[in-house]
Amino acid sequence: MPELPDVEGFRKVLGSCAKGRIIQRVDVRDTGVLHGVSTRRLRDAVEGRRFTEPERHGKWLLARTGGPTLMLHFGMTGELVCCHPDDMVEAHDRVLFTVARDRQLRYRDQRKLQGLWLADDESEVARLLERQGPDAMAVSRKEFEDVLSARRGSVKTALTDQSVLAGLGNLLADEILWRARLRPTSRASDLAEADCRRLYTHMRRTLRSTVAAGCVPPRDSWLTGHRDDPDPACPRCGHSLRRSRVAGRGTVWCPQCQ
DNA sequence: TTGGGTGTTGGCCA
DNA sequence: ATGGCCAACACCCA
Repeated sequence: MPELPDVEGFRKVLGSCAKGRIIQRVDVRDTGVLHGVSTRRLRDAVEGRRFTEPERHGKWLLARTGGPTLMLHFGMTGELVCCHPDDMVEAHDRVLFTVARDRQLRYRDQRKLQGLWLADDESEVARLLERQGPDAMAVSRKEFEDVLSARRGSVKTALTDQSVLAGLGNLLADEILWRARLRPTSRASDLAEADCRRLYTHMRRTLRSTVAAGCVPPRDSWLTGHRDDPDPACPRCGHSLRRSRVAGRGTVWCPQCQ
C-alpha cells in the first residue's frame, strides 16, 4: 500500500503528533522490525531526544531527533498512527513512541517486510539512501527526461524502480501511465519528447491529488477504482481493461486509449 | 487444508 | 544493463 502519498501522509502524522515533543519512552513490541539496531541501542539513542521536522525521500520517512535519525520504511502494509498511550495495543503495533502523557506514535505493520533503521549521523543517512533515485515529487522535468532516456527497459519498470525515481509504486505507476495514455510496456528510451512531457505532467498532477488525499484513492473516474473489478472497463473509453505482468507486477491498462 | 495471490525491497542468476 | 525468480512476512481467498 504505502507509496509516496501514503508516506507523505505519515510524515504529516509524525509532524502533528510528535514534532517538538520529547521521546519519553520507546517500546519495541516486536524486534523483527528493527534492522541493524537492538532495542537497547535504539532506546539509548533516542529516548530523551526531541522529534524535529520529519523528512521524506521516496518511500522513506526520516524521523530526525537533532541527533540520530530514525529511518522508517513501510513495505506493503506499514503505517504510522497517532494514538493515546491507553489505546489498546493492536496485534501489529510493532514499536511505540510515547511523546506525551496523552500521545503515542505507533509503527504498525502487518507483514514486516521492511521496518526501522537507526542512522547515527548524516553519512549513515546518506548510505541508507544511496540507491535511491531523485524523489518523484521533487524531480525536475529535465532530470526526469534524462533518467528515462537512459533506460533500456519498459517505462513502467523505470517508473517503479526506486533507484531510477523514488516514490512510485505499482498502483501509482499504472494510474499515471493510463492518464498519460502510454502503454506500460513502451520502452522508456523510445518515448518522444512530447510523451515524456505528458508523462511528467501527469505524474505531478497525480501526485498532487494523491498527496492531498494521503493515499491513492480507488476513485471511480480513476484507473485505481477499477483494477479489482471482475470485468474491469476503462473509465475513460469503456473498453475492457487488460491485465498482464510488467516488471514482475500485476499491471492493468487500457489497450484502447493507452 | 493447501496452494496461490498481494500496493514492499534486495539478492542471485542468466 | 535487464528481466526473471525467490525470499522476507502475514494475511486472504478459492
